[in-house]
Amino acid sequence: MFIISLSIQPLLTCKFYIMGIKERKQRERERRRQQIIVAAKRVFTEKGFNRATIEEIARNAELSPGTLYLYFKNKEELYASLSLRILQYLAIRVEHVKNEANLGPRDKLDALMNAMYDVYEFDPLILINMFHLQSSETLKNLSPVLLDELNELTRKSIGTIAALFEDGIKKDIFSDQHPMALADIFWSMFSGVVLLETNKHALNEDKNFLKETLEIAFEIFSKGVARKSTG
Amino acid sequence: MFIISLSIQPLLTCKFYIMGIKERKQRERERRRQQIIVAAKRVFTEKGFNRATIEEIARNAELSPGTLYLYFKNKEELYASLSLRILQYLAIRVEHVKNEANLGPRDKLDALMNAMYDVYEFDPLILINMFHLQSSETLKNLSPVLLDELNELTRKSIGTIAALFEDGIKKDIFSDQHPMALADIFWSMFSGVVLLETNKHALNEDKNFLKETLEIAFEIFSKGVARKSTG
Amino acid sequence: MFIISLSIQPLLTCKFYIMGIKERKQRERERRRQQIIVAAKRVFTEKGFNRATIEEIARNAELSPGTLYLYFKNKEELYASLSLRILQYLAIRVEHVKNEANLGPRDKLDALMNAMYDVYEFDPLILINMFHLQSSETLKNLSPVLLDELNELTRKSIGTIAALFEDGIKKDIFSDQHPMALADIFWSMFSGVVLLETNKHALNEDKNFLKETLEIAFEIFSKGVARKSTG
Amino acid sequence: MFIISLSIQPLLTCKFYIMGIKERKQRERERRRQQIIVAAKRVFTEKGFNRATIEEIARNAELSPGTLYLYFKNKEELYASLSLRILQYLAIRVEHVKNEANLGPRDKLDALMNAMYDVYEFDPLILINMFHLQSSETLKNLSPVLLDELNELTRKSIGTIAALFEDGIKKDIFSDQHPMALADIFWSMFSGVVLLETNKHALNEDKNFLKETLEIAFEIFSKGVARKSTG
DNA sequence: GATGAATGAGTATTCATTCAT
DNA sequence: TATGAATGAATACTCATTCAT
Repeated sequence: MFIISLSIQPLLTCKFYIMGIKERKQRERERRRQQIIVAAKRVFTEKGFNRATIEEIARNAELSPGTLYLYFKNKEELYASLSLRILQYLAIRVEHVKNEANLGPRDKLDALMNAMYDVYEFDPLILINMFHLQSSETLKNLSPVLLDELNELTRKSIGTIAALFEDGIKKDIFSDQHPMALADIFWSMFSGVVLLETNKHALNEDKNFLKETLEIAFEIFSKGVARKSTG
Repeated sequence: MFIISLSIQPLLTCKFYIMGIKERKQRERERRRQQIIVAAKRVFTEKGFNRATIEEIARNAELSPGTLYLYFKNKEELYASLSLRILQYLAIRVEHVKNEANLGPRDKLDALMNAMYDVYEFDPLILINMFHLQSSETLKNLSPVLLDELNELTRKSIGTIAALFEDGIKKDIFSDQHPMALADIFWSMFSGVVLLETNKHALNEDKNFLKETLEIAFEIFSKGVARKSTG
Repeated sequence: MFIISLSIQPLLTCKFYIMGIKERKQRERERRRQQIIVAAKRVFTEKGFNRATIEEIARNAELSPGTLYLYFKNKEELYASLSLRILQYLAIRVEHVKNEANLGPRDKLDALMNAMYDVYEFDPLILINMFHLQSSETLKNLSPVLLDELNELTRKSIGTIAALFEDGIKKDIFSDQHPMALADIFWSMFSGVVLLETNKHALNEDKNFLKETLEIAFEIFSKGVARKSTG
Repeated sequence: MFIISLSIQPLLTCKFYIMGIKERKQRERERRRQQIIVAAKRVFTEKGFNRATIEEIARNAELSPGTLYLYFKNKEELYASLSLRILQYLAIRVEHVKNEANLGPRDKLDALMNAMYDVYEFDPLILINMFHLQSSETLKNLSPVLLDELNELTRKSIGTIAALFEDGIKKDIFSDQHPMALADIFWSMFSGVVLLETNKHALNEDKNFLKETLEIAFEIFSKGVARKSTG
């Protein structure tokens, strides 16, 4: 038994040791990715896509330009990966709202609004980047894989929102419209207001009225989709 | 008579001739501008801002690259001038709606929706271009003069819309919100839906549901801003 | 008649004027091409294909890098165009030999040898470049058009040589072998010797024995293809 | 005895053991080198020198890029070492022909031709690589040591061939030319034909006529160097 | 005004090579 | 020895813009 344990232990140790190395490398790799993403965010946000250079991003990440290409296929994918990240966060938040068992459709709509605003506050610049990306020529140059991922996530979020509306319609709380259209409109209104207000803010250096405007927008939407009889 | 005409005519002719030349030159100049704008629209729409080249636009306009610079300061201003044009048209249409004396606020809101959809149909590509521009890094590189013009026109249109809401609120037809916020939201919803649906269409090659979605969006908005008691 | 001449002259003048401009531009363009080719030859010869940079070639040609791309599609085509030039010259010389009516096949073979050596002396570096190119990976990256031109010219020259052998075989002066094979061998021997001797010269800084070696080679070939009975 | 063996054996064992290790390591090392060379051949042949990457060669050899640098100083030396190998084989074959005591000069010339064609068949790709290398800019970047080795081997082979001719000339079988020149020409013809035919084959996807052409070439050469009286 | 040839600054990307582990 | 992540120098090519004609 002792001998057996002797002969087995090394293997186990070895196994765990190797796993430990792999894990550590994995974590190291993820850390680098984040390093790059953080730097990319800074530079893309400040300069925009065209005027941001890989070299500057690399300098910001305290890495060499070549290293960036070990983690991202090219400049465009690096740009898009920023969106991917916020989109994932958004999808999770939206999913959470959907799963809140003890909330009715209307409360869920409120929660959804809050969730989306949270996402904005969590990382406003990236969210705006994402909306830019969604309506951009860059989109055409992305690798199909990444493009699919972006589409998938967007569709998933909007789909979840649509499910929420569907539930509300069934329960006679929301007016009888195509749920997918409602979700699209909800999403559009959010992105439209975010872009317009951010833009106004950038140009006029006014106080940013985004929060207030969003609240009114959501209120209007909320009233607008409510069954009249319920109003 | 022949001789007289010979002696008088030249003077007259000369005067008119010169005026004619100026006018003709003016008209010629305007014709050239349009030629360029039409070509630019084609190329920018097909290739996007970055991948469109001045040379290709020039070739499309059957002019030389150098000539374009006699009419537009640079590539960015050429791009922006497309937006300027549609924005002017939009401002006019919005103004018209406002001036329809025999329409009440709610009917005016309907007319406004139709007007905006008209603008979309009049030149969808440019309208989309314009929304892209509004949320883009290109904006930062425009000459202050052009930027001012763009802002002025946008503000004017949104301002007119706000006036329309203000009137409705005074008459207790619309709920009591800040008119400017309502106008922003109305505008945002329109642009948001246009961008999202166009984008979906471009990526999925689906049927374009823009019209249907816009109609639902406007309906929701319309209900949403209506005074409850009236609902 | 006077009036007619009045109405025609301007057209003619105009026509000639335009042709003059066109011609001048054409000549100007050709001059630039030569400027670039001369510079390219210098730099490619000194540094080899990889280590030669477009910038250095441009500097040598006293032009800007961008200008080179108005005349040549890319670095590789510029490189290949050097070969094209010498190949054209070679084709002409070979053709001349073939057309010498008052020379018999054996004299023509002698004349051919002299012609090929002339071509070598006319521009040894480029001829060597050409042989390098013929056996190189660069070849795979050329545009089909240029590649075709190169092949066409090579084939043409070797074909003319083959015709010469065919004539000699018919007249029972050369031994009965496939003329195309003879032409290939003649060509191969020439290029093989040129490359080997140049290479030896480059590495050992010996005296260049190319001329002597080529003479012996041609003599051997000459004997080798002669009908035995004649020998 | 047991004890003695215990006390002695370890020393012996140790000695032999160490030698065994050294040998094993030596053999292991050689195995690795071959692994790399085989992979390099594959990749260089498929992609050419420039487009082949160290990483791909390493992947092919199932080693890491860094490891390659433990066996070869750099990419160029790795490339050249392929030539070295075939050149060594060629030198051996040529030497064998020379040492065939019971063959006359003419038969040796035949045997030489066969030997060289054997070498081609043994590894056509590498032989072609070698001829490319011989006439290339890469040559200039090799370490003096390797360059010397390449030159030495080439010189040795050509020298042996020259000796063969010298013998034939002495015996009045070959015409009285400088033996070294004859050897150069023999070598050049071989390489010239191999390159031309391979190239034609690569470009036109014709049947490869190399063997037939080489036979004719050797026949011509054979006749060409024979004493006339003998012819 | 119109031309279009020339400019040359600007940059993403590659890949041989190194070196800490 | 072997690894392979990181490096960073090096460069072909583009294209908005200018200006002599």
